[in-house]
Amino acid sequence: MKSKELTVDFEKSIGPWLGKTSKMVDYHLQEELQRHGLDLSKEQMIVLKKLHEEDGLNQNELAFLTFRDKSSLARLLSKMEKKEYISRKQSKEDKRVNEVFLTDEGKKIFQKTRPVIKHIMNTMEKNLSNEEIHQAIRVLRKIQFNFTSKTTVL
Amino acid sequence: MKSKELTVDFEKSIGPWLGKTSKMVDYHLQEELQRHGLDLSKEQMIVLKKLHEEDGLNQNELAFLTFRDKSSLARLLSKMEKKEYISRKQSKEDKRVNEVFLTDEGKKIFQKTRPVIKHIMNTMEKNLSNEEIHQAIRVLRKIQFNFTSKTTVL
DNA sequence: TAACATTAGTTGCACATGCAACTAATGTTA
DNA sequence: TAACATTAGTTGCATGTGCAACTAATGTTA
Repeated sequence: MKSKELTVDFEKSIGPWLGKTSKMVDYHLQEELQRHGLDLSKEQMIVLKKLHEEDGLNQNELAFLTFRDKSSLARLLSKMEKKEYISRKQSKEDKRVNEVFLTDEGKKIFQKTRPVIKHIMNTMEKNLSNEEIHQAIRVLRKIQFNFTSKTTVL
Repeated sequence: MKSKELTVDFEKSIGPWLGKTSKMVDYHLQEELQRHGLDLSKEQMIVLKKLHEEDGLNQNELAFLTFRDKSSLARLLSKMEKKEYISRKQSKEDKRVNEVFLTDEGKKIFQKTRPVIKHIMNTMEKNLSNEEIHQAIRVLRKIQFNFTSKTTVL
């Protein structure tokens, strides 16, 4: 009673592979963060990384850069603020805007994520050539482009 | 004050591309399901698909197949049961076990997801050759293997 | 058989998420 | 300037998630 057609199509397509692989990577990253005693989710880590690249971004910009709804980002920040990894400062020019800064503690924690990231990257790319990785990234970029060129997301 | 080294490494690695692409695909799939008036999350759709392939699986098996914690699966099923997409039947052989079946409504809904899946697949794979897709899947398989060979997950 | 271990499934908790409705501040325009 | 529109951020609500602790049923073993 199965539909052979769809099943085959589906397994040949990249979608399910993408979803499951991403889930596995997330899972192991989270595990590794815990194993290193870092009180940090993968999502919070990404925010730290963006702030490390450019401190003082506002919430809107951070939400866009991390591909998150502004409400989701706001709640991430609230938790990170409570842990004193970041601080929010109201902008003088526009009182609606919060500028977000890494605290010293936040910088310290981010440094501690480096070996974790290295480790996950190494595990992922074991037995993969640079060429394979490069080609796969090229495909992922194209997929992203296929969606972004359709609509503006978030 | 940025670390050029890690930034470069990080962007050259496949991890962030994987996460973001997967997120975008999820987002558009969810959007498309809604656009077709289907009262269904992506996660619920995956459960329907597994049951369509093999009806009567128990919750443990479904959790494994969908790469989910058993508690998460149980809650997904509860919502799907309330919507009458699936039904749980206690096994006669082992009263601890629930066998899960698609209802007629569930089958009908699953059929309606087909054009949605087709559409997402087509969008994703626009301007991608079969060879590119095949190679990318090969890389994703290897990454999955790299993690599964490390530990048993979930 | 009684005691212990294991297993399937549920529940409490904390987290992350998007949408819609909301507030406060800013911008625009009649 | 007053009225309206837009914008940044917050909050309520529903969803999905893993872990740990729990219950009920089954398996194992002294």
